Amino acid sequence: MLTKGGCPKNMLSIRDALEALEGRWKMLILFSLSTGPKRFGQIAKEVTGISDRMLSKELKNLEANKLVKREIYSTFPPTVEYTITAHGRSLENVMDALHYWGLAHRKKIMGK
Amino acid sequence: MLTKGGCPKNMLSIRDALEALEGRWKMLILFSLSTGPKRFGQIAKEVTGISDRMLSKELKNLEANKLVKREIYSTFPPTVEYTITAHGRSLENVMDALHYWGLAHRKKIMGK
DNA sequence: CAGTATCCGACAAGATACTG
DNA sequence: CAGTATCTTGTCGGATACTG
Repeated sequence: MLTKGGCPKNMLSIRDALEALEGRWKMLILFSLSTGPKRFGQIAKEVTGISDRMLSKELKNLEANKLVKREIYSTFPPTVEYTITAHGRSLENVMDALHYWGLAHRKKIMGK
Repeated sequence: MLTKGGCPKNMLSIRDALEALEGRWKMLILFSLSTGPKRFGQIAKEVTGISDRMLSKELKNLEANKLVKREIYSTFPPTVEYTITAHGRSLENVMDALHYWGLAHRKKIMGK
């Protein structure tokens, strides 16, 4: 439940969250990784429409924010694997809420 | 809980949600309105940093998406009041999740 | 495969000034 | 008070081409 009254305080944390999740890709990438570790190409395939460039940029940002972990394996050819961290996983509440709300919203707006 | 497997389907609803909530202001405006109906100036004061222009634009967008309702009262001077709709209110789950996650994130990143 | 480099357009958003 | 108009800047993100 939202606390009443001291708005500014609560807003700060929402601002923090929004800042870390800004743009149209981060949540989708995280969502893709929520079903298991994946490689660059695999993520690119699941997150429809994203370019290599954006995926690269976003993954770096997510790594800097400790939402994703990047690991290189010295196989041949070397493979790189991205895993969602525990901290990233803690976003599943948000993604879940967003998912259900998105469903309702589509009905509401696009006409039932 | 997130369903496993059919990612594309679930992603669609997340995309819908993200689209409706894009930008750094909408959620904050909605959050401000979640504590009660407010007038333009009041929202502007609570959502620190927003310009009149952006607030005006965002309110229109939120109204188009049926998240906010705008009412004019023929007092003198005429007052305009913005109220969050039931549909907007259903976002409180999201805002709430975001709020708690933002708190945790700040600790994680800014150093405990 | 897993990216990086460069270029560029579109739009988000700030600053400022003005209106009923 | 509750905005609109105009101008400018900044950033997001797409397209293309290239590398180990």
